[in-house]
Amino acid sequence: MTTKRTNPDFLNGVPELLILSLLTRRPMYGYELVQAIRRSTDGTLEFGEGCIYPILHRLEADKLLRASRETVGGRSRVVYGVTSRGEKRLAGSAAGWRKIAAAVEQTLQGGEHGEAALA
Amino acid sequence: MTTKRTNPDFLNGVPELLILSLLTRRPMYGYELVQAIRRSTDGTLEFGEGCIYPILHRLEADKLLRASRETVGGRSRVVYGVTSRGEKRLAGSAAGWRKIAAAVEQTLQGGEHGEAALA
DNA sequence: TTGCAATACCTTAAGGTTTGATGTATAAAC
DNA sequence: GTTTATACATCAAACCTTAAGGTATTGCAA
Repeated sequence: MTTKRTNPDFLNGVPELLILSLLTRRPMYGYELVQAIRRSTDGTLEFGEGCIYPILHRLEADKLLRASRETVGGRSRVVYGVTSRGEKRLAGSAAGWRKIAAAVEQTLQGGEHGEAALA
Repeated sequence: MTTKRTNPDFLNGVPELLILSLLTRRPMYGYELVQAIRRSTDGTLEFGEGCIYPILHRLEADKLLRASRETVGGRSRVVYGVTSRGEKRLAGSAAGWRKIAAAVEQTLQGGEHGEAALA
């Protein structure tokens, strides 16, 4: 396996969705988010800082997140909170995810639209 | 929204998963698959031929699919079926999808691992 | 029979995203 | 006083879907 897979299956857009979801419940800073995602998914999902930070910057630029600097014990933290725009985005994004997830699951179970349950 | 989104959220790897899933139930040719995916998902998921064909070629090269040429009414078709290797891949891929889907859903619902249901 | 639509296959450039590595700097631990 | 953990940040690489275009056949309508 010399191939480095940089675009793992099923994860496109997932970091952004989780970030918005987690920050809605509680403002957090980047480093904290990385671990919050891991905990929240019981270790199933792990995104590096190189993935999280660019997204935070982008979401802030799009005014979906609001950043505020805090200094705790001499350590500077950038805490992010979700704006009202961000909440709308989250709602739409979560709905999109669920729609796709349902469609995929339906296909996996062999739902061919006209083929009613056989059991 | 002048941005062309070429990498839509949540769809990475989904075409391959659906292709394997659908071809397990019934061999099909590329063009047929494109529509089968649309029908199977009630129009929720639509992948163009430019997406499907490269995947079919790759899966065949990896011996996950077996191709056979058929000529129906002067029209040449390449029918694809899933090999035993392909079935194993499907099993693993579907399991991976479900694991991720469950993790995402858990986070969306605010499952913070230690925070039991409040309701 | 000419033209158009649908079928069926295929290729290509473009764009966005996660990964993994790397870099800086401070606080706490040993 | 050196290492570890925290905290932020950037970059090249690799990958996948999209949109658009190209070829060729069949069937139907005008």
